[in-house]
Amino acid sequence: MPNGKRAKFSFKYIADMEALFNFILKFGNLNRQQMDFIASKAKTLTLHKEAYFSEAGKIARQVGFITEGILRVCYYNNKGEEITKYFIDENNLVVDLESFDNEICSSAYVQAVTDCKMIVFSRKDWLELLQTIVGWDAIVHKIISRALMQKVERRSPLVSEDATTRYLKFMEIYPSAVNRIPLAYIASYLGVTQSSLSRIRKNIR
Amino acid sequence: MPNGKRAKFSFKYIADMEALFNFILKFGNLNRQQMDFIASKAKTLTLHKEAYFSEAGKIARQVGFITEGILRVCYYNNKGEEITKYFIDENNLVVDLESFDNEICSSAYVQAVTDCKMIVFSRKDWLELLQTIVGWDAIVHKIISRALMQKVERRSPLVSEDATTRYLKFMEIYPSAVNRIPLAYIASYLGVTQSSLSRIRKNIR
DNA sequence: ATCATTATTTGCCAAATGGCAAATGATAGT
DNA sequence: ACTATCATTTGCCATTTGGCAAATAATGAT
Repeated sequence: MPNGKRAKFSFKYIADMEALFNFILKFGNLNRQQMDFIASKAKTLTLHKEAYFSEAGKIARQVGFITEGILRVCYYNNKGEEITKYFIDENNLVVDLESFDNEICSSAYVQAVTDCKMIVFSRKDWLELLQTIVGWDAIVHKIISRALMQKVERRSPLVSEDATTRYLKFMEIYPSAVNRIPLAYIASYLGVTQSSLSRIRKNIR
Repeated sequence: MPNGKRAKFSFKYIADMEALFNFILKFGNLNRQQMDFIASKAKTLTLHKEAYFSEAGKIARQVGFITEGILRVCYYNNKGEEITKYFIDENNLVVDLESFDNEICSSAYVQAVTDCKMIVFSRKDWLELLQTIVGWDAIVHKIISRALMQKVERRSPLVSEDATTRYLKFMEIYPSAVNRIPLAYIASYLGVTQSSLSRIRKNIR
């Protein structure tokens, strides 16, 4: 890709792309040409607080990378309660895997908790990257495996702890996010009521 | 591989290998030659109840496939309580991923809950399979991704439910295992005390 | 700045779960 | 069949958490 093409990136956009490649290159190597090809498929997306990145009942059609902000994945359990399954913050990939891979309707919402800036790839472009870039699939596999293991390791221990310990663990994992996420979402993530969480917060200080 | 080589398999062993390939072939295709090569690397392993498949503080050196029995993965939390993270039953792959992949000491035990029959591959053989069989890595990746997603989907919902609902969900997922797993292990998996679980069982009938 | 709306905190009491110890039941080895 | 050992159940009471409603605080729109 000719250098000229770079000219149309805004300064901020270049910084975002850099964050994306910093992330990707932790999982494998790419040459300049491959990176440029990936960059050529990238689009930016701004999500306002509470907007959906993907929705239950619909097919996930894009892969995203968060450069700014926090998303959450949530669903409704059979009592009709809205449950936050997990949060995803800056410098992480976001994709509703099951839905995106198999082109089936999702059962979860992916929603912006705060205003978000993202880099996104359409399904078509993403598949093209997979077919074109040798080794890209291996990198993607590693990224996804790591993310899945992280989800297991983060959520699973909550089951066996009392409410206060759950909150303390939450703060360890998302220290910079605690103050940007509404109490109600954290409560549902931790499996406690809002009022309990409010009391826990009071007792901790 | 010549047919003759098959002759040394016991009848039961062939049935086990068939179970293994039934499992594998759900995730991708292999030709006869590839399957024979895989089979040539397979060993059987019998684990008695409470024996360890892999241990915390050690490096996981094999990949297993359970043909009979139930394993559990457990660890000790910072209160010294033994927590069962999950159960793995018949016709599933068992590997302590983090430890096996990166050759680092594990922080979890993988232990037989009942007497188990397994098919196992040494680290060396497993890597050889990955290098030799085209497409094997893709199959393995699918198997592992699915297993990880399953772990998330099974354990995560427990956080937001009360003890009785947790147990009902557990029974849905492991209907055939409920009666083979000691109450204490189930209790620690669900994050409730043994006595509470005992009372829950009484109340359900 | 003011109001309307939403988020969080608090009080009160009920329900669920834990902690501990004893009783009962199940199992394996001799 | 008989212990010894381990697993499960049960009773009693303390603690934690939930449910509901009202009070207070924070936020956003005008």
